[in-house]
Amino acid sequence: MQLHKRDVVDAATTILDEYGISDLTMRRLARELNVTPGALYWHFANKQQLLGAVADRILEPVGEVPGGWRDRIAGLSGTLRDALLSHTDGAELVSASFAAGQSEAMTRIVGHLGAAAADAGVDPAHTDLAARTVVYYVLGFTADEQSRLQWDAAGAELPEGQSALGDDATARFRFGVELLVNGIGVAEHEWVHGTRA
Amino acid sequence: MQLHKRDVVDAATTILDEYGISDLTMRRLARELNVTPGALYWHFANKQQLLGAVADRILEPVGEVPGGWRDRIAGLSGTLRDALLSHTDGAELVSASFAAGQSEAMTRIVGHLGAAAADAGVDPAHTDLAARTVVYYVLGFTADEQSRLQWDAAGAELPEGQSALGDDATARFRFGVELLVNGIGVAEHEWVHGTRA
DNA sequence: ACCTGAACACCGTTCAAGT
DNA sequence: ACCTGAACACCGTTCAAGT
Repeated sequence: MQLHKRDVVDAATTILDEYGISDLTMRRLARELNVTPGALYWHFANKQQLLGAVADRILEPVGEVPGGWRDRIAGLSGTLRDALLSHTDGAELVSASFAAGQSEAMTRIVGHLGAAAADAGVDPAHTDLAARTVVYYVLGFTADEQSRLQWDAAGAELPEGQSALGDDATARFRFGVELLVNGIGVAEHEWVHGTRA
Repeated sequence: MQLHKRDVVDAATTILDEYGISDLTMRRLARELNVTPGALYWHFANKQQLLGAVADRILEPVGEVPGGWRDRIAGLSGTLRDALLSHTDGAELVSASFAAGQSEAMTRIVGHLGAAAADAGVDPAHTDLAARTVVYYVLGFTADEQSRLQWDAAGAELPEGQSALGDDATARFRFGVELLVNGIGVAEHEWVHGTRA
């Protein structure tokens, strides 16, 4: 039977979840699909493009959220982190695809964050930068968190009894989001109180 | 004559600057040093560790800066960006080494930023997070900037006359730093004005 | 249109053996 | 102590040729 883009992305996601990004190779993927490596190049121009499609699959559950600009930024950040944590090496893969400009979903998310920044009163020339700053934070924080998480999971299932102390990663994550939201919010305060030089 | 760690890092930095990170392979590096690939493994445990040493070399010029906490964060961010832009794919290489926890220099820089955040009145439990948030931004922004810069340089030396319009990257970079500094500064305001819930 | 076979030009890492 | 030789187990990508 014929190979479709969907099947390829399905199989790629399965390899990612079960074995991680270092095992997600074109040859391994072809083997899993019972085709020759060359077959993949009929459907995708190169590996980067295929990884971009996997990134978009990972980001599918991240949609627009309702509410004021603060809630929208916090909500998007939270669901983005959740989506990344739902797949092995998710943060690393999406980071790479974002940097390579291969994720349409990421472009969409940056757009939503930019709109929220605009509502916050950020100068139109800088809304995209504010949005990307939030994305850099979420990707960086989550990649860190995930690598520690996966290292712990591999090393030992709770070596000593002290693994629940100090690692409320979610609370720490939210603190960082709050910091960013506050920074974005200063633009608003400045218009209201006229503190701008 | 004997091979020393310094020589290896020197040669690696030269390859990086002249051909980019994708040409910085163990085999290529060995060839340039007139040794067998295996020789490198006497001096470095693996490629990640070697790249960490290159990252530390790149970050050598990034030192502590004087002044109040706002100036220290802005100063460190600026000199960090400058250091990354001084080497081909510098941001990408340092990002990877930072994520892999292989750069001592990066740990030092995060320490300085954390100290500045503490001076800003950030809760001691969150100074490291505030510091890392700044680092995520600088690495993300600069990697983006550098990839565009290098793409433009490769494609054509000014295809049309419009290349100086809208790309004052430094001004944009500073805006993002200001956003972060403002977010960190809100902690201070809250103590002063007692706005905290 | 879609895929195979086979090649091209590489990788990182290990390790017995040499000096 | 430091390095070579040689192997192991892979990579991504291309492309004539087949169906």
